[in-house]
Amino acid sequence: MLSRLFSEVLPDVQRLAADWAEDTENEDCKNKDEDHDHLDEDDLDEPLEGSSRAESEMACDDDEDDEAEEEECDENSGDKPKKRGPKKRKMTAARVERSKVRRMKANARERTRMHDLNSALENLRKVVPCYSKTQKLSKIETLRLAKNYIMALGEILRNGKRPDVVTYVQMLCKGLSQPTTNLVAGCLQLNTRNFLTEPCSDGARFHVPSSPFSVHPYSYRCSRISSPHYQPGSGALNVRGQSYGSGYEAAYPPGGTSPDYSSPDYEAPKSRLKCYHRESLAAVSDNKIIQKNKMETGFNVKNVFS
DNA sequence: TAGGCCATCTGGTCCT
DNA sequence: AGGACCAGATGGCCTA
Repeated sequence: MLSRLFSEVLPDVQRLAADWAEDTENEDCKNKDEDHDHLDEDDLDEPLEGSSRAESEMACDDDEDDEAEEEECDENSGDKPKKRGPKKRKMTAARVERSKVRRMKANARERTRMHDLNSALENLRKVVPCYSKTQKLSKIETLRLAKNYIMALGEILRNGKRPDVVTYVQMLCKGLSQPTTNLVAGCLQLNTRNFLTEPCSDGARFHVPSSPFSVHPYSYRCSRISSPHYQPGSGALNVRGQSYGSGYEAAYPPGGTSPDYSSPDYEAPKSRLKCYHRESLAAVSDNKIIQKNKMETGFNVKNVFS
């Protein structure tokens, strides 16, 4: 199973990771080049005058009924040089009205497009670590975290073993803002004890999901979720010093079956940090443990939990 | 109050 | 011609 998965998935992930690493390395250079190219294109393609296609569209549609009124807007400019490009027409009331309708339709389409984009982004939020309905990652942070997450998964597949939590957190948080770093690190640090000590129920040292996106690699099954000591209200604070809202999913849902995070229909449960031992939760409020975590992880735990 | 994030509008460009 | 995509501008909301 493991070897089959590796043989099937590893090449793709490796290629993806390599591409991303390359992109990351060259990001600045590329951006500069693109900007430069864009400027060059603009310089080359820029019409002599600002008669764009949109303007010409605006000016030249609805031929039939306005044919009689057609005349050049600037033909009598006298000593001024003649402008190139399509000749403008007078904006009659009908034309203005049609233009407004067209603009409204374009606005509606643009709204729909952005809603679709946001919907896709929301689906992406659900498959990266630390999904929360109540405190959403920003768009840019979601994209960054998703990229890091894929890179981390690729790294795990490449090495064939589970890295330590510090490395994992560092991989995930690379390039993220401080608040998001706190959030992610906080989520994952809470799971440190499970991570370090509790193997998967099947005995494997490192549980490989059937799909790279079907489970977070550090979200292990937890048999103690049903413990009477489990207190969902206690524990983690977010970066704003508030208790984590319901829905943070840094942990693997109990029950043995993993949710299909990749499904757009998947809706993360609202329970918070389900998979933590009571001791783990209590440890969060224990300054000594926090200091220990700080030493272990290298993260500023004060920032993480305050 | 400044800064971050977001939704929306808008005009430009490209594609079918 | 019309739609998709993009980026800039703008204003609202929220938080530190």
